[in-house]
Order: sequence, then structure tokens, then C-alpha cells
Amino acid sequence: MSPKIEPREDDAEGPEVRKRILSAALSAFMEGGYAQTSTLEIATRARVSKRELYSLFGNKEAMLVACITERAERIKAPTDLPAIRDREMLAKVLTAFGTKLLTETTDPVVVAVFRLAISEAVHAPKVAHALDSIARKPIRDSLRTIMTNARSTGLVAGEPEATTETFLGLLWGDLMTGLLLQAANRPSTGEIARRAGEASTAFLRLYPKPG
Amino acid sequence: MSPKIEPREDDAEGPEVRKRILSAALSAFMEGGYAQTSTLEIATRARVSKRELYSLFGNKEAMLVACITERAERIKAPTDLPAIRDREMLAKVLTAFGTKLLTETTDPVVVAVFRLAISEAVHAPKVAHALDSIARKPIRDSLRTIMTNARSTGLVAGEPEATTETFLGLLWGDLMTGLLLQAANRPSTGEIARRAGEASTAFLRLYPKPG
DNA sequence: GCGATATGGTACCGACTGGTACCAAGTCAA
DNA sequence: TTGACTTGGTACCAGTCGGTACCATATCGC
Repeated sequence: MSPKIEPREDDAEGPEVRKRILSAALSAFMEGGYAQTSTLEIATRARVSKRELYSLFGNKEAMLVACITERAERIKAPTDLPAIRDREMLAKVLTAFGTKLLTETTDPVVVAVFRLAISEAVHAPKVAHALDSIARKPIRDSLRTIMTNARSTGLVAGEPEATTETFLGLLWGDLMTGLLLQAANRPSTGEIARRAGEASTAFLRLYPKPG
Repeated sequence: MSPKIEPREDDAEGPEVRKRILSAALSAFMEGGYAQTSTLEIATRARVSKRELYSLFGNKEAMLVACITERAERIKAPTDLPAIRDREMLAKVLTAFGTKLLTETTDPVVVAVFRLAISEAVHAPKVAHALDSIARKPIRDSLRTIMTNARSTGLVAGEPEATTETFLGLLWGDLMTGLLLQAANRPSTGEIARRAGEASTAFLRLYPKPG
């Protein structure tokens, strides 16, 4: 009940300190990788002292986790799913879902976040697990909800788990691996739309209306 | 024209020095990551002096490239493609291809190699590029050859590039990302076979015989 | 104006690293 | 035996880093 620390950051100091640090840390990690980035570098970029860094985050790894978590939380899947009445509508929903998913996850920053999490997946499972549970799983769950609905309304016969996996595969193809290895460029908006559309139609052709 | 150095490693010293180093380096990198692994650690594991390391590889990054290259070369795609006469045979070839691909690339060591390459993709593009050109591209090329054949013999109508991407997507689904993030376990032999079979049948249903 | 608190800047500590130099021991040819 | 060469072991160098301590400044309440 002590008086809250008032955010007296209104003096053109930019975003709040914590956000500034997270932003600085993320861009530093993106450019230099986790190991190559020194905490001093982060502090300097954030225009903050190392003490502030350590009093806010405790240690370097926690800064990484915080970065990744913060960015991943903004990827969350679309929340409001309209009621799907016919297969035409299902096609539209899937296309929209795919477009959104591809757009968000091919963002260079997101790709870099995946790279960071993958890099530390062995040593700091927390990092990878955070990304998985905050971004990857919710997206998948959201898609599976669509699939479950589509099945219960008799639009598609397949098992939700299987159809979800199929649609994700049709959507991704080999793209993510290429992006992670920097062997592919980010697809343009048009390519993304085309890809999502094709995945949607392919999916519906693959799972025709039962009965 | 000086006398070749004869490989007098026949004295039960185990594999040749170079291979021993590569093996030691790969397992060290796998366990500890690139940055966390010291060259002394590698030398000790390989029962070799640091001098030997540096005279053979020059620097640490080259050791990583050599590791990855060596392991990636063993993934190469199946070479002998039988002539494909009908769609039944195409199904079998695709299933076999998929099974082999999944079996080899879900190997924990291979996943770790991907992780290493992805980790260094920004700072050492050579590493990631090596993996891409030695393993990923040849596999894709091999599959596209199958697709091109299938098209020219009138078994499938789709553009080879597109059908290749589709089949890879059906095969992979969301698996690789899960493995990289350590959020999924390696699929069993049975699961791999099932997955490859389903990808194959789905693909053929998606691309019916033209005409 | 004054004491308390918090912050930026920075020096510092212990530990570790990549890479090189050097030594002692072993191996080979003659 | 001798001498050239190779190798494992290790000390060493210069540099870096994570994390802490300390100081001087600035802001705040009063």
C-alpha cells in the first residue's frame, strides 16, 4: 500500500525504463546473438546503468527470457472466431488465419526470436519453453478450435489434431527452416496471401464434405 | 612432391585424428553450444593438443563448419530414383522418400546440427549456408526431380516447384519447429512411417491424375 | 537549504577464452 | 646413437565478460 512509484517518464525520456531495456536487449541480441552481446552493450543502448539492468532482471539469461516473452506475447493468435456455417466460410477463415499467422511469424524480429530460443534450447530450456507455450501452442490451439468446430458442424470429417497438423504443413511448407537458416527471404504480402489461399483450398480439397 | 605423410594410425589409436576431432567437437558443441564450448574442451575430448586442432582447422569457427559439413554430407538424399511408371509406384516412391527424410532429419544429432547452424546464421552465414547447400537443397532437388518426372509422364499435373513444397509441408507439418525448440519428441519409427504414408496419399489425392 | 533516495558512470574482481609459444617426450630414418 | 620431426601438455598473453561496489550527481520531500 505504499505510494506507487509514479511513472515520471513524461519528460520526453521515451518509453518506460523496463520497456526501453527490453527493446534494447532484443535488438542487441538479434544483431549479435546472446553470447556475443555484453550486458554493458545492452545498458548503453538502453541509456541505463548496468545496476538498473541487474536490479530489474537479476541476470543476463532473465533478460533474454523477458525479451522473448515480451515479443512472443504479441503474436498471440486471433481471438474472436466467427461462427463457421458453410465450407465457403471455412475457406475464408482458414485463409485469414493463415495470412495472419504467416505475416506475424515471418516478421524478421520474430524469426530472430525463434533463432534465439532455438539457440538456447539445450542450455536454457526455459527460453525455448517460453516461446513454445506463449506463441506456438496458442496458435495451434486456436487453429484446432476452428477444426473442432468445423468437424462438429459436419463440414470436415478429419480428426482435429490431424487436420490442424495438415493445414499447418500446407501453410508452412519448407518456409520456416529456410528463414531460420537465412536461406530464404521473407515472403511479400502477396506471396503470403497466395500461400494462405492455396493452403486453404488444398485443405478443403483434401477433406471434402463428409457424407 | 615430398613424401606423403603416411597415416600410421594403425596402432589402435582409434579413428583417424581428424575424424576424432570432428566427432569430439560435434558432441561438445551439441552439449554445450558453440560459444560455451572451449577449444581446450574439444582438444581434451579428442585426446589431442590444441596445437593439432589449430594446425588442422585454423580457428574455432572452422571447426564448427567442418563438423556441420561432415555430418550434413551424410544426410544426402537418396540417389537412385527408379523409373516411375504409374501412380501406385509414385505413392511408394514418395512414401519411401518421406520415410528416409524424416528418419534422417529427426535424428537428434541432425537436429542439434540444425540448431547450431541456426544459432550462428546471423554471425556466420557460412555455417548456415553450408548446411543449406549440403543437405537441405539436395534433398529438395531430389524431390523435385521426382516431381518433374511424375509430371512429364503425365501422372501429376502440378508445377514441380509447387508440388515439392506441398509434399514437404505435408511431410513436416509442424514437426521440425517442435524438435528445434525441444517441445516435441523424436517420432518413433512407426510414427514416421505413418506420417510419410499419409503425406503420400494426401498428396496424391490433392493432385489427381490429369485429364 | 538539507538529508534521503535513486540513478548513471565506471572501476573493479575473478574467471575464462582463443590462440600462440615452448618444452619434453616419443618416433622415425639412417 | 644421432638428429630431424612430430605431438601432448601446458604455460602464457591479451582481451572479454558477468556481476558488484562505489562515487558523484540529481531529484525528491520537507
